[in-house]
Amino acid sequence: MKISELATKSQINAKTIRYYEQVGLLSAPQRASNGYRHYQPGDVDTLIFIRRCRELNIPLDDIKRLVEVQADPNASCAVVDKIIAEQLAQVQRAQRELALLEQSLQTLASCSAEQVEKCSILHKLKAREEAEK
Amino acid sequence: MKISELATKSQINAKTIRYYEQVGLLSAPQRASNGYRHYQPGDVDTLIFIRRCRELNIPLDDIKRLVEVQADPNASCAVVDKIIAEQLAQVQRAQRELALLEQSLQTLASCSAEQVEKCSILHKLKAREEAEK
DNA sequence: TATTGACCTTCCAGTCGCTGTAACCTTTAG
DNA sequence: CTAAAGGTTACAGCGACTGGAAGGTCAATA
Repeated sequence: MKISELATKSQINAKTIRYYEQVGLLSAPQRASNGYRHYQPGDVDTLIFIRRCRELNIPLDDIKRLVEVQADPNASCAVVDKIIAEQLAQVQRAQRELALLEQSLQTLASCSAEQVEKCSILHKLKAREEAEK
Repeated sequence: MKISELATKSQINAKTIRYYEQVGLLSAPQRASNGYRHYQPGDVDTLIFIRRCRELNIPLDDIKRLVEVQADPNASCAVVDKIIAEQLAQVQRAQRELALLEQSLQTLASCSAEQVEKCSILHKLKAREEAEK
């Protein structure tokens, strides 16, 4: 199949598919005599797998390792485990950071003053400076 | 003061300070005869304000507007209000997304198999594909 | 005085994961 | 015959820095 069919079936932009090939995440497919990329049915599964991983925010480099590890049936599962565990840890870190961020933004509340001189938000942002000194 | 002193006092990397000047967030300072940047004490406050905003994840373009609005005492406070509200909304959106992400990653659990053929994580990642079809 | 090392300058490239654009070629339909 | 749709490559841009190269300047020490 051609790239646009693969794009439709995998739900990944054709441009993105070429990009994945470029960065070595996807192996280069056969080419037709006109230079068009020609994909196999199995490529759909690979790309769907990749998309699933991306939806879990797993970095391309890690996905690459997950794909490689699947090609080698004797490879240890520890690699997979580590990647997922790290990803989970990172998501949890990000969650904690966002929670703090939300709190900080909440304390700024909203301001209904008409002139910035009286703007409570700006005053609080500046007060943070003072508090820090 | 020279850039490294400003960097120390504001807790912002000298390289980042030059970058802020380049993108127009910080106005270009005077230059000494040797070409070195020469900053005023007030620049420390400006940079601390910028850093505080960055810690709240506010984009540079928005911070630029916050800085500009402060220079104009007649400007409306609505701009400030809008920027903070949008930032808060975005943080809350990100939080909801991360919560879903965490759930998905949790369902993959950890795998203690030795061979990828039996790897429960990979099987679950693939099962997601099947479920979708 | 020579030199070392710290600090300053500019400019260019890389990060991450795409996405937009330009310029061109091929295929298909009307 | 022509136009639209789809394929190709290569390069640039996003955001917010960061690293490195190549060079100029300055203060302190041997």
